[in-house]
Amino acid sequence: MLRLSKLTDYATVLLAYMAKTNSHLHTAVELSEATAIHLPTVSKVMKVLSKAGVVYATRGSKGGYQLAQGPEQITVASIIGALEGPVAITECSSQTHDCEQASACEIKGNWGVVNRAIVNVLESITLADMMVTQQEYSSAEIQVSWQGLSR
Amino acid sequence: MLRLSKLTDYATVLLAYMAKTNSHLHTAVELSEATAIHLPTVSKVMKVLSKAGVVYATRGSKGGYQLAQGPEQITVASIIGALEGPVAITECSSQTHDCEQASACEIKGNWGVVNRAIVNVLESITLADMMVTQQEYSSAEIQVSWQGLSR
DNA sequence: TTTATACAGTACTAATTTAGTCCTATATCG
DNA sequence: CGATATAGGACTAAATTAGTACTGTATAAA
Repeated sequence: MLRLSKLTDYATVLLAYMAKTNSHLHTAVELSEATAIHLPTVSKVMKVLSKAGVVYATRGSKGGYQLAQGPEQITVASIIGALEGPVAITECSSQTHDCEQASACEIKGNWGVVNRAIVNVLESITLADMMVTQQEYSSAEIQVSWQGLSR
Repeated sequence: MLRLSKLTDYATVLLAYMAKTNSHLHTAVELSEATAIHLPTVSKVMKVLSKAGVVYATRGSKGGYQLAQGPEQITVASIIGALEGPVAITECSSQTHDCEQASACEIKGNWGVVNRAIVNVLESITLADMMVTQQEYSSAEIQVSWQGLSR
């Protein structure tokens, strides 16, 4: 679990296709046909990506979508952020509200550290990284270190 | 989003309480009273943690739960794994099934890199780390680096 | 200026997932 | 044997997500 929504997954597929064929504007119909994602869903996803500024939209005849930045500049964090809002693995990690558990919940806020670590990872991986084929991945490396407390 | 279930959150609260008072076996009733989490819910969570081997359970009179390892050995990944199964941010990241998107989905498997990076983070943070109070956190540091491809 | 094209916004329904509760079974101590 | 405590499973209700549809707005070309 710790799962992303399907819409976020669709978004990466759509954006990856756009990145590969960057020469022209892509209509929702074209994207739907190219990715086999139903048109209403493509439309829903692209609207959200457009609102978030991940893609530019042009209306009217000859209109369509294009990437707002190069694939190297579009981070996984920004894609997730567009579709699902800020990453917050627990209610505590995001909200300013008072926890009902009150005094009993001494973990309060400590998920924040985990959350921040995950956000760091998501901000360091780009659409370009995700487009690399699986074989090439065998040589990819990720290093994560949690330094603990400097006490 | 990218949210954990409430049960996972409860689990950390319960485990943190157990870690602080490690001298004796904790019954579900005691844990419920100490954490203000309803007894049926405590019971549900502890059963799962026990099955996963995060805690030991002793039945019968004088029975109860105790941590299976020290707080420094219990990783956030193992807690999440117990309650929610293996971390898999998308269906593709875990399943062996064939994707319906088939050829169109060239992103297939590439979430795996993101997934692995997140698992690394979760395995590097322990229950002990999470128990530190918030103030002390200001001095905590996490470093994450994504090295990209070595081509 | 009208028509066709294409995105924008919003609302609604169905499906899925999660949370919470309860009941019965099994193990252990005294 | 009886009291205590966990194990396992089933069930209901709530919340979230997915998918669809409808109406509005902008643009280009005839």
